Amino acid sequence: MSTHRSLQFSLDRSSPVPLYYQLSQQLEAAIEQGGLAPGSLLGNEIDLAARLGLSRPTVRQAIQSLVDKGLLVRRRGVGTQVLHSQVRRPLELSSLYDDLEAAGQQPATRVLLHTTEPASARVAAALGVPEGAEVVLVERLRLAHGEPMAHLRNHLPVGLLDLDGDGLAATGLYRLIRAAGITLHSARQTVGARAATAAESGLLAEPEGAPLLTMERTTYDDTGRAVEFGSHVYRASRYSFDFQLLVRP
Amino acid sequence: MSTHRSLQFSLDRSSPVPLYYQLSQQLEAAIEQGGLAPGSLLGNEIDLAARLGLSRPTVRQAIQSLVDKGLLVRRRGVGTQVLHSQVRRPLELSSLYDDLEAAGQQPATRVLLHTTEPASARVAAALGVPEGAEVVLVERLRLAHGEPMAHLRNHLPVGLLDLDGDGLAATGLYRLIRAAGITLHSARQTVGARAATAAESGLLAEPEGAPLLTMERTTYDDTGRAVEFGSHVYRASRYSFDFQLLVRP
DNA sequence: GAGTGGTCTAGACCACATA
DNA sequence: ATGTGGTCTAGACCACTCG
Repeated sequence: MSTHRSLQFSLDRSSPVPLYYQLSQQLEAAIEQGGLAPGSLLGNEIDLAARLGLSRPTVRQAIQSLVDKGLLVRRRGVGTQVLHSQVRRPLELSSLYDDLEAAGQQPATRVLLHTTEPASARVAAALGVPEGAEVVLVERLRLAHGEPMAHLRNHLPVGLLDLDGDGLAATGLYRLIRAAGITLHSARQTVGARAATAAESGLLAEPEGAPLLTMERTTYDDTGRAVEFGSHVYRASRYSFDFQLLVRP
Repeated sequence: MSTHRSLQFSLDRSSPVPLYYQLSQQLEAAIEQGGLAPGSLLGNEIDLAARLGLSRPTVRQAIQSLVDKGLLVRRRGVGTQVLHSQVRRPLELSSLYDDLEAAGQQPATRVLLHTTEPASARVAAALGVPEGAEVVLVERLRLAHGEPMAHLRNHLPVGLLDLDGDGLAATGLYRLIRAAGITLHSARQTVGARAATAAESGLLAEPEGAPLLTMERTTYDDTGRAVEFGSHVYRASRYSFDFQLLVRP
């Protein structure tokens, strides 16, 4: 017995958008908007394929992408079930700027420093360049609603992209990197905490010794080349990291 | 022109292990052990399939699983390339206990509290139970090399599993949950920082006001049911979160 | 133009869960 | 016993990259 025979999907075979993607988008929309109730079964793949005039592998590909997103669960012998919804915020490699903007926090950036310097041992190791080689250094203060939120310190290999001060002030670093045609692939992150130094307390308007959240991140492009190494400090009173993660099956 | 014609793979069709999985495991091993050099091309899928006596979809499935793991990159018109390796530590829903054990840190647990109490508004919201309903509360102190590392406070729905004190002292909570036949699916996490309270400073052997890392986590099983809500505090001087994340393509 | 991955088809048989 | 997803095949055509 299958469910949801009544759901309508419209597939456009003349569209350049793949059929499995059209279907997964419409399934996702149906889940988000409640057309497919949490806990309900999706109906078996063979019927669904027949009803849509698609082959089973194509339907499976659509379903699989939603399983990977954590929206559906498949059980052999049982069926495909809509997961009882939780907040869906996958862990993404987003920039603080975009996060703040999406939250309506009116982000702004003050560029404190934009120069080159010889790579320290740690920066050199992260970026995969020789120690002492010239690397770009950018230091920024990130504000939200005019209040300081974080102190951002980034090192980049020289020649990777042309950073201009206006771009840095107007948007996030990741957007500039992507705009330069670089495909980001992965990042290594370390999140910790420590007490604010005197200098940081002045920059971030926190008392000296106040707890700060720290993040170090090395970002790689799809050739495995290190693109950026960041050492960031956030006001713990104003910011926390918030994300969802899925268990690898 | 394809590369790596010489690589040997042995597939066992009589094994219950799927062929695509046998292949992906052997490919991964070849990558890890350097048999497939970073940056090198894998050779096209059709030849590989023919050479192995498999169909192309099966070979694609094997390759895709490694792309999802971040080990390979596919480019249309170019080929499949081994990524220049970085540390491979995907973000997993692992327990602190397992992490410490894997790092050779000799973890230990002191169970401070194991009882039930009425759910506060926040706990009730996280677990999806009515406010004031009885929930299990477990408080533990986690040690490494005999030194306190973290204070762990977990709430669970009653009746979900039978926690016994011995199990809690001997291993991590997640292992007990999985051992009870529960399939973990996802978690929502918030990581922040704050200053140690007087009580925490005593428990964790940190000065009062010292920076602490905090994590709140709600874990869900594969039916979408909340299984556990944790409020944990880590000594920032001793611990940081460390993970890798992949960009969603 | 040649070579690559991306998509799609129409079947088949198997393993597992449930009644 | 039935129904489900899991795996696998042997093709096909298309879109993209690069020389």
